[in-house]
Amino acid sequence: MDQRQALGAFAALSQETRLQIVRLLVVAGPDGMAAGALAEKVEVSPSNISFHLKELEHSGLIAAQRQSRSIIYTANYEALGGLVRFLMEDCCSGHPEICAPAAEVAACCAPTAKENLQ
Amino acid sequence: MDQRQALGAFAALSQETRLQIVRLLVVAGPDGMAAGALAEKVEVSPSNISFHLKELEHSGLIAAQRQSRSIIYTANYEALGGLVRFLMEDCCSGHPEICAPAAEVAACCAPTAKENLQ
DNA sequence: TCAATACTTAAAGGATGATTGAAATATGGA
DNA sequence: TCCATATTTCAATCATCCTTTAAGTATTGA
Repeated sequence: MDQRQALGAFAALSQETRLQIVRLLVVAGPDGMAAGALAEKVEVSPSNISFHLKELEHSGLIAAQRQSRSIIYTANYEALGGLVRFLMEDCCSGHPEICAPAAEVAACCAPTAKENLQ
Repeated sequence: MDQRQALGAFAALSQETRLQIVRLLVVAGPDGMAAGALAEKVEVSPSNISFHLKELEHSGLIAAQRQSRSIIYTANYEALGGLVRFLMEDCCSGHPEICAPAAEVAACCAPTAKENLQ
């Protein structure tokens, strides 16, 4: 994740509907959610959700795949993790305070995190 | 950090000049940097940097304090940490993949992180 | 108190982003 | 093939954000 990508990701997340979408997809997991289901959950029109889904897809935070008549959207965990990493990147060069809350949250899934560390 | 604050923080970070400012201040540490020094580093006009500094301050990501003729800006580590935490909050409810990169970075300053965990 | 330094504020513009409704595309079943 | 479903695209409008220039405030030293 470079600065250009991070800027795009921050822009994508700076809109209420889009932030809600991402959070719903993170919770939904690998199964994802259809555009229509998302529209219902966040209570916006089909055309509006489509607009925001395009933006999120373009930013790389989510991915789309057609499944019959529906289009299923899923969170891109790699991109989200990359963004967290980007935000924390500089903190170790002298100021670990930023990392503390991250470490706190990361601790809850330490086993997996540890695995991915190797 | 609630959703309203996160939205503001993401909006603040979604602009190149502001993202640069925050990253400079994170590296600068508790000493911070004067508005003029920041303007020189990111190569924008005084009035322009002032505009962006106001936005960042309003979002809570940075703080200001006058010191003689200069105004010194510092990163708000608590807010930045809170944002990281917000981004990762849902990942543990089933999908720890997001936390992995965070844990990786957090590991480098583990001692401090551990202290703050209690 | 006057002038210089360091910033901020205000106003005006141009650019970008969001919302809406209507029309278009893709898929599956009768 | 025809219709219904699910979603996207397009065009128009409105709102918001960014940049610039000019004027204003605060602080220091002569």
